[in-house]
Amino acid sequence: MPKPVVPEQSRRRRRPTRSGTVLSEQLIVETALRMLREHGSTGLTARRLGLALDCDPSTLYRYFRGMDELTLAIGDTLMGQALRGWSPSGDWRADLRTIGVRIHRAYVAHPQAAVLTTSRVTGRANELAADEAVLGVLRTAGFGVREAVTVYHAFIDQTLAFAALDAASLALPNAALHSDEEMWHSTYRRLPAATHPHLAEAAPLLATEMVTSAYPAALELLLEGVAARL
Amino acid sequence: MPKPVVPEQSRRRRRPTRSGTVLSEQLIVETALRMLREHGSTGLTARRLGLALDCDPSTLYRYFRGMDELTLAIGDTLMGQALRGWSPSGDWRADLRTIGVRIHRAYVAHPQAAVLTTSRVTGRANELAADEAVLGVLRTAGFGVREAVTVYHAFIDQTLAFAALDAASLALPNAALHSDEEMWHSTYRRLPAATHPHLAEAAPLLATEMVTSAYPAALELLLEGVAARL
DNA sequence: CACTATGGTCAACGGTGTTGGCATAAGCTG
DNA sequence: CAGCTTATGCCAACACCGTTGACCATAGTG
Repeated sequence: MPKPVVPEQSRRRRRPTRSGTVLSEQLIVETALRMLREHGSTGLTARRLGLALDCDPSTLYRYFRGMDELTLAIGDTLMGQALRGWSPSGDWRADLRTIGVRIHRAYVAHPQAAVLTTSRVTGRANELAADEAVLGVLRTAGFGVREAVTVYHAFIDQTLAFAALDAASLALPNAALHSDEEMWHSTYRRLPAATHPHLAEAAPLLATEMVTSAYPAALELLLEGVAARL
Repeated sequence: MPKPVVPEQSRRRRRPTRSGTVLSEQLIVETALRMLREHGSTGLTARRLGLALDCDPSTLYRYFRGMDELTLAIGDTLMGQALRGWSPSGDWRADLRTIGVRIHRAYVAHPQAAVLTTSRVTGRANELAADEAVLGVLRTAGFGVREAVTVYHAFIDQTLAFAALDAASLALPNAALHSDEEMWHSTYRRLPAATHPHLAEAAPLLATEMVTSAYPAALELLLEGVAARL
């Protein structure tokens, strides 16, 4: 039987580890984020995290049921950073744009962490706040409940999906990343116009376009689609 | 030093394993796809694959440099299935919709495999063909090169990003999947209306909406946005 | 038939998440 | 301040994982 995990609020005894540091959910998540940044998305392991915190790996199971629950907590921390200090302006289009860009930016700022968490529903406080914010903007804009839910789903999933995609390419090991960029400049540029006329024609533009995120453009198109429905 | 891998074409000796089966790259990829479907995205391991093929795990290194190269081969197989037999109809909107749905469907049909491969840019024949097709549709529809490139980028990344996101949630291990669904039915439904009025109001709709893919709706919104620019 | 080198096998290494049992000290009670 | 309880950190172990190097049986070549 797994050990019971005490919720962070009702944690009263803060016994320090052998080396003197006092653990907490927040400290563990922050350390995990740092490790992800330094060692890549596969670099977060219970043993390494224990090493970084100077505690036994099994101690982590007093705070999280397993590595999976830890990644959920990491994801919620990112979401919390995304919307910290935001408040609605009343202009639905500007508000949705801001929310989307903020979430996308927060995740892409921690690509290795984003790769692990973007596709998960955490159900934790910060995620709930974000969902509530988006739904509020849409309802205030005049959408009915049913349509607001549809647009909300498309909007939030598109944001998270692009965040995951962009994060994945940012999180690639340096060697693979370099070879990817090389490909846009070599493979695509020397394409025979006979077999791929449109690619050949667009090659110069593609070389500069494809190394940036398509999220802003995709977001703008989606907002235009939403506006067309109002 | 790793063992050299003999290309599939120049393979001459087909020595059978102890149990009598003769290995090949194709047989290994097919078996891997079946294992992924049956055991989940974490269920593909060298040892288990060896067990299924009735050969020693280390034998796989005669065919692939490692598990990573094997996953790339799997991804290539998926991309080949996506656009097989497709040809443009002349209606740009219908064509983009079809291309998007086909790619999305091909990946989501093998979610456990897709989750391992979606973030990789291969630059191989099938990927080039898809890019050429999308650009061709947009140019024929009347977009200039520059705008076609922008829309193409948003469209193709939206498709891949949603494919990755949807595949990831479909491919979650049973335990995690169950906890994600639990989240929608328990946490979200008992939310205090005081702190999250819009979520509480939409909870019943969300419970049914969030378990399906938002890609069709997001694709429609994007297409409406594109149409508004024509 | 003899030779060669392909490719299957075996054993081992260092890594992983996770668990049950144990010991110690933090904070409550008096 | 003393004593108790139990939360919580630590330890050892388990069953996996990918990968490698050495070994050797044998299919195909000449």
